Amino acid sequence: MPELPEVETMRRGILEIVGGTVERAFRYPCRKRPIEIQPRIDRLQRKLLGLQITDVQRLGKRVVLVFDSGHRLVIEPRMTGLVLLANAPTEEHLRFGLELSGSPASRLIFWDRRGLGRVTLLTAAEYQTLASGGSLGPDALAVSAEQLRQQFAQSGREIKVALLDQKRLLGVGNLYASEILHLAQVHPGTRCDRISRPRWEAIHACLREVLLQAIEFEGSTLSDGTYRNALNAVGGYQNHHRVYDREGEPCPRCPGARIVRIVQAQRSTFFCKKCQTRR
DNA sequence: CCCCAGTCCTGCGGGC
DNA sequence: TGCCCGCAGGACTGGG
Repeated sequence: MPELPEVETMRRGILEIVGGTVERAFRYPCRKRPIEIQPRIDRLQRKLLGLQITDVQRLGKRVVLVFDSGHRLVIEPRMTGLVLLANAPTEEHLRFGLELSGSPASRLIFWDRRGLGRVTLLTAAEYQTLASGGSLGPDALAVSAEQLRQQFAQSGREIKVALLDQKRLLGVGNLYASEILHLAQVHPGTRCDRISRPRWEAIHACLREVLLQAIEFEGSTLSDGTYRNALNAVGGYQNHHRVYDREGEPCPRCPGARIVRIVQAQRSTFFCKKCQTRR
């Protein structure tokens, strides 16, 4: 579930690790199947030992620790992963940690209930290839309206499905795609190549508005309660959802209309048939 | 290029 | 009451 706003909240929440030197990198002993860590933990520990963290960045839905050697540790929370400084929700789902010296925060924790997350160490060159090698789209908060249009305008795919494609645009997931299209009054089944220039501008403006507001509220914690910020506090944006997980409830814009749920590419989409149109 | 179905995994909630 | 099944969806893969 963590999408751009949740991952950005995690990033901001762990900035206290900047300046810290790695004393230890470790897996938690865990009865569950271990998460994927590359390279394997003993080798990772050897490579990280003594390196200093100089920055914490975000690459789409990934948290990126930058080291003084140029190495990057890429942490992907995927569905249920959390990057924390303390207060893990459970002991049994703790997966990976760094012990640090010389920074206000002495420990970084990766917690993941379902264990689909990943931790990968890359060299500066490998990271460059990942981030700028063309396999990932531009960040959702860094694109202009025209860039956004160019990413999708040739595609015959439905806009809701296309927005989730991280090769075209980084950071939007299933929840925020529905929210953005409702605010922009665009029907989620609209083909990208039938969307006019002014509508791309509206989508662009709404994309920014939704993501920035969600960041202000520190992301969305859904009814499963999984997503938390770096100190295990819930987010607040779920109280501002217009359509997501609100099937049958009134449209916040249209008196009398109710939110419907459909399935697109095996994923739930929520929208209002009255105010979200194809043109 | 595009699309779809299946895969990983766990916890939960609905239905019987 | 208790058990089972299906669902949640981020990223990836293989097949059409």
